[in-house]
Amino acid sequence: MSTQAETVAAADTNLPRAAHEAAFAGLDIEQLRKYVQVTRHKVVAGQSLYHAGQPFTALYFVQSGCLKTVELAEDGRDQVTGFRMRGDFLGVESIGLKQHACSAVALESGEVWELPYPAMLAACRDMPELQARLTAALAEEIRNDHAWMLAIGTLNAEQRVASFLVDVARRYARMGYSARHFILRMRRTDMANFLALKHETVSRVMSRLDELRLIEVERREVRVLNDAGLRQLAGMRAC
Amino acid sequence: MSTQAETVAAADTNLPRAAHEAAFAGLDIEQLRKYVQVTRHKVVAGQSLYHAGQPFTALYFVQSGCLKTVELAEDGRDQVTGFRMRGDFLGVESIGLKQHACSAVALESGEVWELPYPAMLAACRDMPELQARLTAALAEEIRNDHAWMLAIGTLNAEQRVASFLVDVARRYARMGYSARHFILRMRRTDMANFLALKHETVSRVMSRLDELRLIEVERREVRVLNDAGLRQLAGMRAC
DNA sequence: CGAACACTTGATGGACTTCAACCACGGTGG
DNA sequence: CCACCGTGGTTGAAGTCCATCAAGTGTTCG
Repeated sequence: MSTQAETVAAADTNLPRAAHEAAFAGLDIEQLRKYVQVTRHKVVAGQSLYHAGQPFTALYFVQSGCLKTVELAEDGRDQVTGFRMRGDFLGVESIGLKQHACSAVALESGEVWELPYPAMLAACRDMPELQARLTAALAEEIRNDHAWMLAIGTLNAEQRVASFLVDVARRYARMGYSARHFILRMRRTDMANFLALKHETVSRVMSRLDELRLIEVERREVRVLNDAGLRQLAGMRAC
Repeated sequence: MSTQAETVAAADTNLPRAAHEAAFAGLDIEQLRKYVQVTRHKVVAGQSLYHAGQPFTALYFVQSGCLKTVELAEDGRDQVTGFRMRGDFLGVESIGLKQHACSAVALESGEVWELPYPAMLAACRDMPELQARLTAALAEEIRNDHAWMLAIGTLNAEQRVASFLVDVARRYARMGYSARHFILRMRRTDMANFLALKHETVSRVMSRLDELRLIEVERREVRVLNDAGLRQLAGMRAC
């Protein structure tokens, strides 16, 4: 098995497990179990974890796989608001509501933990770290959204795609996978929707980034050839 | 003095005070004072309440006036992420960080309450409703951001501006002002930046909405002539 | 009163969308 | 086994919406 740092993330390869295996958002999962009935759910590609309008009863914690969250309007317009992977919470945006505000759809098969919300609330009273971790997850989601707004509002198509790829690489690196070589989990259409573009535009831009030798693209497989160049195009200081 | 429902919101007119005056986010302000040293701050137009990078020490609660939150990149790109008015919290997006993630700038003079964060945390332990209210504010901010993403990602310039005006009207109505006649608190540039457009485009669209007799515009003064029409254009079912 | 700022309106160009055709891949079943 | 089809992805040509550049008006404030 290759080293963790160079493992290419894929549903059917050996996964780096590391400290994450037993950890739950940096908290003691055993302690949590005393308060919360944690249910493990398998999800398969295309399946939705919850739909907008369904009763909100639980938060979810992604253990493996990748899901998209989708905001949708009555008239059919829809917007991908984010992609969630291992270590991410799902459903926090519906806290305080009776019903889910958006939908969550699996892009590949994986596993999520269901955390009944009332029990979580009770657990928070006795576990300040849990409360802090949940609040931090909410605040981080807001910061992510604001970063996205900045990108969409100020960057052109090429910069948006570059910036998206840099972000994906960073997230894979955090999970112990390679930041240089990865498989995108979403279709061009989902990327495009998320970036407020059309899938043809994303496709064209990806080809152009390939021509520029910043990356190497083969459908969903991406290899980063010039990390600094990609970051610079993304409008970020090389860091 | 006119009835509350028809009061035009303006800094120098009589304000409807109603239940809001003594209330703090629907909570007992006197109880909060036992835990938290609440400081009242006057802000004047153009002044910034905090800057990105400054130490995060407190949340703020807007008592009067209007502020914009601005996300900014190292290279000078900036994005208005929202407008805050009476009853809104400020600074929640920086929870969990040492430093503020964005800046808050006053668009007109007003008053905000400073709520030292460590004390707020302590107060939350003894006041579950405060905890719930804060978490709800965070979740609501996320839903607002997602709604914005949906708008920016799926609507054209005309629809975005219409949808913005409908939202402004709704917020004024909630505060007890008229939803039919109001004064915008921000410059065209701020609106445009928020809507991911240029100020010339916003200006043109406003004129066009005027031509269509959906609204009547005179610089920052807006009168809604055809509410249903405006909502329909905004891509919402008339509600 | 004049200067700076905010807003409006026009003319032109460009970036992205739209429409369309085509290719690659993966599964299914004859 | 491979023909067949559906889905996802790529690429080209034409069109549109918004940005850009530019000029002019109105308002505010020192």
